Amino acid sequence: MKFFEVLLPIAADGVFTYSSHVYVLPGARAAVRFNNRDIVGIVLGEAAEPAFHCSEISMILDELPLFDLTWLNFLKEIAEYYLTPLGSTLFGVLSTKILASYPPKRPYEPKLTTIAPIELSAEQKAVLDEIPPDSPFCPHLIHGVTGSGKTEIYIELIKKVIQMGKQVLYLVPEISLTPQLFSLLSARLGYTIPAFHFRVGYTARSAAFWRFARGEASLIVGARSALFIPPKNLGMIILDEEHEKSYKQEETPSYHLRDMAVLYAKLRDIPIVLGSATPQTETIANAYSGKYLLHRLPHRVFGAAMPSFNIIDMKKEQYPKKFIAEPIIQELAKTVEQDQQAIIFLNRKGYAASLYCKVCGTVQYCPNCSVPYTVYKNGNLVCNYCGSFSKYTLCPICGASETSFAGVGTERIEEYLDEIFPNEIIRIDADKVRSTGKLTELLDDFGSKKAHILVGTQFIAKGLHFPDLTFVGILGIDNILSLPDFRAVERGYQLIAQISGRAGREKKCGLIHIQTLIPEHPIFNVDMYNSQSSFYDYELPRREKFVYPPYTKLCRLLFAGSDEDKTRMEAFRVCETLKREFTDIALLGPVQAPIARLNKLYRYTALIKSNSNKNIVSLIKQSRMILKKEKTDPVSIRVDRDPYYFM
DNA sequence: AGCACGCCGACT
DNA sequence: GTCGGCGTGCTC
Repeated sequence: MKFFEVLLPIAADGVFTYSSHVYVLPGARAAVRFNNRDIVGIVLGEAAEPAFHCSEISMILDELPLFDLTWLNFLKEIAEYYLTPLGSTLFGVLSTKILASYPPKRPYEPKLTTIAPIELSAEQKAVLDEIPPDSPFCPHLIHGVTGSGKTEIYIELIKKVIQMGKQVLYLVPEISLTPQLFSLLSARLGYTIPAFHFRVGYTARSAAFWRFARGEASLIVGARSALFIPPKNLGMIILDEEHEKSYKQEETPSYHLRDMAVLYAKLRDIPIVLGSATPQTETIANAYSGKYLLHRLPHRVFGAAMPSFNIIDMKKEQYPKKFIAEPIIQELAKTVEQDQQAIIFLNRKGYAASLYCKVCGTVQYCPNCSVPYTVYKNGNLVCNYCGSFSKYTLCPICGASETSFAGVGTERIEEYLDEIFPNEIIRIDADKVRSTGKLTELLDDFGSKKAHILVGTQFIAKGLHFPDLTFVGILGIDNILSLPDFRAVERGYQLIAQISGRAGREKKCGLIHIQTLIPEHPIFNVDMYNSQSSFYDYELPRREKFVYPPYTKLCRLLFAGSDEDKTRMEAFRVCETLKREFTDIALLGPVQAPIARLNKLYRYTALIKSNSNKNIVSLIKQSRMILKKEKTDPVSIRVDRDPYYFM
């Protein structure tokens, strides 16, 4: 009888010993009986005979290991860096359903499509030549303005790597996984490409997993989770929209896909290509320091000029009575009249941000969270944080029926514009687009000019290409700038640059109107958008001055509990103890979290600033020990390394 | 994670 | 009288 360590995808360390009559190679999957249920795990290696009783592996699923040692090491490094138990890490990285799945029986036969080749511009060719597809580990950053043709460079790289007989992993944010991307890829490569993300059904997802794992497919396109498909022979990783906030996973392990992809490329000793029109400041710092190789594409491929900007001071526009500035309405009228198209961007869904009583001023709050209900046009009041909802009623305090709204949402903008431009408005936001099909339908409607004005949230900021789109109005930028987040300014910059990148992509020059109450803010200086470095020239010194990344590493602690006093006291007790023990680490807080209560739990946060990985790790371990000592208090602590979310 | 055990509230 | 809520404990 032999004994093996088996890693199980559970919220714990997850390493358990099982016996087997035959030898099992590390990396093979094994089905085991665990706590009265069947579960599939990964064999880590042989173990000594344990002192306790241990049961037998029920079934070995792979004759040859599905996961190689590099993959297992990668998983261990993630667990270590993000301070999560190995079992939780596995659980958070691969769905248990996929882990337990079988390869499809049908042979892989990609659908062939007609190839529509394209000639690269001189600028694109130059960048392509700077990225050797067969090099050892080397991180590249393509900093190319919107419309500069980064995707065509990726496609040429993909062709080269496939020709070498190796596989390519093409990672994009969930929001970029549009039919537009897949049709472009098949038009260039001549066959359909498997997609791996949560929107495609389980069968297709599992099929894509196995095609790539067995080396039948040379290219897979996917969101975060695709990085963890064990490859047969990976030659390159491409990660587009490097700056995307959604690359950071909020659930355990809260890893950042870009950082992990770079680490993975290093472990596999292959090149990785990051791309963005608006790289994250930390990434630019890595490029400036030589850690990443920087390639610039300062011009648009169609030769179109960059759009021109106009900043509208809303203090002069009778705001908030008029929530859309007059010049924007005028520009929309012109656009519609000339059969051009326009986008109106607003970062808030629903009808209004909150509902208040006109008599006593009471704002209707979510019962579970310290957040006002978002108001919808159909009369629903919805909490966008916990999902609870209620109906539009009389004031719960004074019974008055006269209510008013604060904060304009996309539904209200749609309603307002629909009166001025009947049948010319299409609205796209997360509420309206529940399925990819619906999104495609709405985008097709807009593309075929069934309407000339598109109103929407983040959904419309990325990757869309409409030849006749010439005007963009940005309404909600102030909401973003006022967030308690050191990246708020960067996000504002990125949003303006990305959305304005939708306008005038072909011959006609685009026009951007931005309405704001703080026109003096540096990001409204239009020079920021005419040069690839000026935003970073502004932002890097600011980060240095206030000691934020890339000049330090952050780690956020979040204390949560159902008893407010206990939660606060625990947060203080843990932090005070840590401050006494770690005098050389900056520990800020604790303070009440910006969302002081979420899902019935009271929240306090603290922030660690340090450049020493070692110090952060030992501090976190210590904080967990301190918390454990008093286990009567139901206060939990969440650790978030390199946080992106501060609410 | 998920399943068992366990100890208190409103109902066939 | 039981059905069932979910708090904590443990799993080779």
